[in-house]
Amino acid sequence: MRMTRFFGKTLREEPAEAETASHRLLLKSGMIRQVASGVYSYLPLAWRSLRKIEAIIREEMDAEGGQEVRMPALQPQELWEETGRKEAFGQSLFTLKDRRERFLVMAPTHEEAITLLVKANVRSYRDLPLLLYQIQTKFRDEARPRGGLIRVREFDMKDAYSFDADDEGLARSYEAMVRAYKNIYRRCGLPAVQVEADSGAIGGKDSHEFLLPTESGEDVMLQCPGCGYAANAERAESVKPPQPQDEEVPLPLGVVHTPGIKTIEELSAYLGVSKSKTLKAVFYSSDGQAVFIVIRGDLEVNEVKLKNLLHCRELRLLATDGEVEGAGLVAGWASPVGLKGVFTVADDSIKQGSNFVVGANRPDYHLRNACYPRDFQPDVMADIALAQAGHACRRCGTPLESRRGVEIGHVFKLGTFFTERLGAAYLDRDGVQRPIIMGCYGIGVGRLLAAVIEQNHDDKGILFPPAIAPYQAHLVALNVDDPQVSAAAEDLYLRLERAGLEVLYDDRQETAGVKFNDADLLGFPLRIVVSPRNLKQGSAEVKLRHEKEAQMVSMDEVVERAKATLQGQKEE
RNA sequence: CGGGGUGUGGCGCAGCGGCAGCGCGCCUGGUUUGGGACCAGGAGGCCGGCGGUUCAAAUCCGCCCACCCCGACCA
Repeated sequence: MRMTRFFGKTLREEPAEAETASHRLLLKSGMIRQVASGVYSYLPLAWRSLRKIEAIIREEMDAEGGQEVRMPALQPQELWEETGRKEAFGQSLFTLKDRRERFLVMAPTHEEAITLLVKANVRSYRDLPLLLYQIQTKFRDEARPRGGLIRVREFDMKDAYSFDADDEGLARSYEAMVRAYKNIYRRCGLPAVQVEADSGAIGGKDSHEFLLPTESGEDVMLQCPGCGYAANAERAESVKPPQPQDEEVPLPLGVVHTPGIKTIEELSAYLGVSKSKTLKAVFYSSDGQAVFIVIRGDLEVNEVKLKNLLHCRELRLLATDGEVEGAGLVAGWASPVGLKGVFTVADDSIKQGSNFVVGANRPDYHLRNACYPRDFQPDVMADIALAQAGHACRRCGTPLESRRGVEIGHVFKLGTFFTERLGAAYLDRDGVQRPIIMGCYGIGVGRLLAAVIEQNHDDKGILFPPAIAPYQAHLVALNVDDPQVSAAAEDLYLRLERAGLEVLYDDRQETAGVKFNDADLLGFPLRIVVSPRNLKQGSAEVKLRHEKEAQMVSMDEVVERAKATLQGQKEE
């Protein structure tokens, strides 16, 4: 493709709306253009790269026996009501009405549709196992789209669905998908980390996420350098830091004046006690019901663990003072001691140690020496604390480390949630009807592109891994007014294309600086420069994007050298 | 949904009661030619929308909308 004919322009100025590297570079390189919040058009560069990512995904899915299908984006709302997922998705679900006033859903994912499809086609255990997948546009009305292609409302996603007769089969399917995902990330040049994940509202057994470590990531993972344990912070377990003076004897409860002291920070400083010797009170609304949480002052509540514990649909902090007071609580000085009529959940950290400082349930006073269970008894006691860096690993005791990351894949063992609700069953060897056992496995294609750029860039621009670069080579002609240059460049362009290389040919009348900067910004693996200076030696310059030095190659050998160099890159 | 911010040409921004501007990009001509050149001439705007105040509104006031960031949310 000639750049003079090419659709898409690079920007000189930094786009103001972009914060993360991938968002900035996608805009600056002219690959994407925003149409609405979380909705983008994809220009040729982006689309070429996305199609390559899809091709890799297809190859790896097919290699594990996957078969591609296509399903509707438009689905009847009843289908989503049957599985209860209209409720589960809530406002994230895009819905619309047709001319006959029937309600439809713009599918955010396709478990329902695929289950119906399988139900219609599977009768016997002989039809199983089955691995189906689709790469299609999905719609989610996200609360907050962000980060360019990281979180969008209309996006292409590969979803694979496995159907097995038993748990062993599911385990095999799951392992196959984990294997495929690792291959996909490797081929895209992404050092993904597999972490244990929360399985969400639907439940199910195992679930793993693949995270790309990056500061701009939305997720936090905890990793153990000792034994390799890795989990999303939502899910991670840890040994809570032990109390220093565990054997001290319980002292009598006492009142202490704490004017205006509301936070744990202030309390700890004011009284000169460590945060772990205080108890923190947090209030939530669980499906509209007020819940009182007690947790040691040095820990934070893990809302996912709490949500799973309460089996509620919506969990949020009590927002306003009015809500807090309405529940009979005193913000800032709330306490489980003497509290009545509010459902109370305690983190099991409070069992460690004694003589805690807690609120007094009246403004400007706290209590000293509160002890469990002497002074209060919660309704439920469980692990609801957020694991943090520095906490010891449950398995080996090594201090955990934390990192941020972008989720670039998620695999679930779903079990029979959908097949039971939608009646997808098979007859086993003994003629007994059983629900089919499902797994599902998702990768966002656009997010993967963003992740690749997030991972592979420098201050000049993108460094595309060869496997997914929009073009393999950037042919730059310097001083195209020089007939010798244009003739030599034209000839080389044709020879490169004939040799099967994907090449973007910069035949524009621009200065060297503009062309080099654009080449660095777009970041194709190979750059080839034809210029008067090089031609004097009968040569062109061949340079890899990630290397500093170019090599002079005689014009006759450029095509071969380019092919060989790219081949070498792919094998790395 | 809560908090913060921004809407002025394709991009980045200034102007904040009195003729709508600057830089980049774009078009034409010329000079240049190895890391975002120079000169000259040009095109391009319902100043997010609606309403109000005023002799006069991009500018002041009100309402609305869109977009960005933080949080909530997130199969």
